[in-house]
Amino acid sequence: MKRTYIADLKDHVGQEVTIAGWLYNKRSSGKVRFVLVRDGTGICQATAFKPELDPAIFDLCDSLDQETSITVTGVVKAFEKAPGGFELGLKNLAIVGVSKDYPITPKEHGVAFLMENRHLWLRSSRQHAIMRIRHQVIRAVRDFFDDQGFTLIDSPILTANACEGTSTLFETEYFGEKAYLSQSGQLYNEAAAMAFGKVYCFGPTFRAEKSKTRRHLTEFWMVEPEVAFMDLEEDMDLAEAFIEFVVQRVLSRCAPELKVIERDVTKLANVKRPFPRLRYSDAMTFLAEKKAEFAKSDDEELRKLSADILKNGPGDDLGAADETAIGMSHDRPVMVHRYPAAVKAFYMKNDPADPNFALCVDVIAPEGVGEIIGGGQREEDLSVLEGKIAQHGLSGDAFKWYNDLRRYGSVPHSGFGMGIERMVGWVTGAHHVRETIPFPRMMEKIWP
RNA sequence: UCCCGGAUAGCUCAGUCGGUAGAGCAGCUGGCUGUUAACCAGCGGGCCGGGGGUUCGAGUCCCUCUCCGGGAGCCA
Repeated sequence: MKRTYIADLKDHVGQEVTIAGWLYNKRSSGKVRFVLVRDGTGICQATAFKPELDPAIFDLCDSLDQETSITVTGVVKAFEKAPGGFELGLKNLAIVGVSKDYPITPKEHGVAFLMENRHLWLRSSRQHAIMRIRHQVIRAVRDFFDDQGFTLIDSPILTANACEGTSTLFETEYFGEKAYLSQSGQLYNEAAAMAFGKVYCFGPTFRAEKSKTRRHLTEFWMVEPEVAFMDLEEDMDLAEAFIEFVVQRVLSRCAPELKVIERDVTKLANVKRPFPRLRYSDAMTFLAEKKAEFAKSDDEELRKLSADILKNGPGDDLGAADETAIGMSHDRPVMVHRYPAAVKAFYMKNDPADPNFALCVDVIAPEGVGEIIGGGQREEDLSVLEGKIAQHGLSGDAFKWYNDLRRYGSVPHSGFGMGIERMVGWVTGAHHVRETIPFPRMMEKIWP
């Protein structure tokens, strides 16, 4: 069947075309029928006038239920008031597959109901727009690294040992031995960087922690660049250039989608280098000031936030309230660097200027999204690394191959990991990351 | 694992002081020649999450279980 996509209607004004899609909605007024069809590329209104049409076809228009798959033939007209700016003067219509009692009506629904119908929810215009933005984010990620000479070296998903030794992993059986679903490709990335210089990996990542917040998924997609001979400062340069590129690319390529989801794009337009860089110790001072400031606020929400700021105490990792306070106080992402070494992973290199702190960075997005990037400079000295592995109570045997990277021509190197869903969540303003992945996997939720 | 909130029609919700169950949308029937989540009139639709208790009487109060949502910790 020769068919025309709704996105291409602008090239067919005055011509008769056939659109193949699904009934999005229909409206009527006396002897007029408006049949709204979506085909994945857009929504188009086909208009039927009773006196000008075969009565059987006109009646067929009335019989259509939401999401019935149909083909519609007619002449394309430019019509400003129609969704998309074009309409079809309906000449013929055929049902491909009926749809009875489609659960998602064009009205409000609750999250639990929509999640149970995720396989159908994806047809809704808001979800459709978010997935198209996700696609462009992923394209931008690949283009950014590809254009800068990075080589894509994907890391394994099945691994024999826990990478960082701390997180809860999904365990599976591998020919009689225990195996785990990867929680990061980083260790393998380091090996790849010693072979290719500049590398990145991009794939699914798994975390079995019983986390239940709008920022968490048990299965999410992470992109991780790793570069040999790169230090922390250059790592931060890379991270901010990367974020700027991705955000600006979405702004330039996804204007229609951003409009559908009613995203305030002025906030994204601000996302230009340089981003503020804040030492952990300075972040502590900043947070103490914010805590005092918010405590005196008239806004009850801010007073509540104030109570939770610096809850973790000095020397600890930042809490959720701390990230929120930092994020909301800036109009672009903030890079917090040099956290206390004690709270960071074993592979982080200590700051030679003060070994109590690690050469690491977290990028905190504005608008309450929280951390979108975590990274840093890796420890390249074999004996120091072995000491850290022992200190963290990890098995030396498990890291034999990893230590080889320090044994054979070790070099300073750095990298970071960015969660695609959090990035998409920030760019789209989605309330929960579950809307930014087609089929979210969450605590006790693996269906559909 | 912990803290908070919730469960009433297919969906989203209301339900006063404890007194026999309501609306909008969806569905069905009809009306309207330009609709924009169209509108107007009419009709059908209920194990009030499960169990127990208090009471003459429980959707409503108490206990408990189940499920769902939000958050904390942890993280991207």
